[in-house]
Amino acid sequence: MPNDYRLDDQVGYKLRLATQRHLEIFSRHLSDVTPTQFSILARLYEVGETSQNQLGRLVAMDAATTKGVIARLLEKDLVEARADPNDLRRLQISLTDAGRSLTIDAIAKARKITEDTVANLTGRDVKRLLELLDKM
Amino acid sequence: MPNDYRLDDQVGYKLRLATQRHLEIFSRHLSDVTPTQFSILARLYEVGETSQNQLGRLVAMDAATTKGVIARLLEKDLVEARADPNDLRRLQISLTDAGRSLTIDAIAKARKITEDTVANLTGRDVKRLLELLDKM
DNA sequence: AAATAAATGTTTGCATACTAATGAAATAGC
DNA sequence: GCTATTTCATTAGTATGCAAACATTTATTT
Repeated sequence: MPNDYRLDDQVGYKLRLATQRHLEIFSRHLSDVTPTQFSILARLYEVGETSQNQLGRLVAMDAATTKGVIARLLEKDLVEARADPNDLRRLQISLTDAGRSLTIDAIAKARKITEDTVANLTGRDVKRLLELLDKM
Repeated sequence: MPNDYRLDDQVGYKLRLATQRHLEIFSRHLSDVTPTQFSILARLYEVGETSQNQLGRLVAMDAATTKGVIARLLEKDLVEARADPNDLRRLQISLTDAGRSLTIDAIAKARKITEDTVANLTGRDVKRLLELLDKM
């Protein structure tokens, strides 16, 4: 009899709540893109032109998911795609000028987002939290 | 110039990775329902018949989202809905027999899921992680 | 008490993200 | 050179989430 089971004490449940909170803060500061889209942009900014699949791997995203995210970024003209002449399967993705400047701006805001998200934690807490999530 | 910004060190990014991992483990152990659906079932098991909205609130879910989750549980015949005679707006939700037994079974498996999810952490770590997520 | 305003419960429509399955191109092994 | 395997990208289907709209109930005002 599962009487001592408490949903509220489960890691998965708390993760959902934390993510929810983060999402809410994120969209308040940065309504142009979602956290997922931002992670693609930030990585692309970091590494420069890359294939779609490779890019997905760099942010731990499934190829199919990546495709969808890139599609949305293409629509917003934040990235552009061109076929790789050396490998016809590949789609090379790069930032547009608009994408680059949005990304630079977004990174600045992302700092604030992270700050707000962990506003209730001390510096030491944050460090610990990151470590624990990593270790997990 | 945002040169010292590292995506990999951001809370939001790590939260996504942790959630991803948890999701993967969850579906491996329990393929009938999603974590979201499970949280509704578990709560319903805990509190008994409740209105749809109220139930959503009890798991920190938007009313619209709750509606969708309930719809899927209805299709699987795990819950049933009936109109509240005292308040025509309300939809009373309760577990079916199948839903109840699945939930009991799922709660047992959920223990294992939590275990696996935090397999890399010590007991103390887990406690700390939960505290930090809470505090957040 | 009727009329209006405010609050609550539910639903619809749309955007996003994720998975499984498929197809096309490149590489490795024979 | 030919086949098998791997890699890259896409399509189709499902789940979650939010904003806006609608219906019913409760509170307030006249």
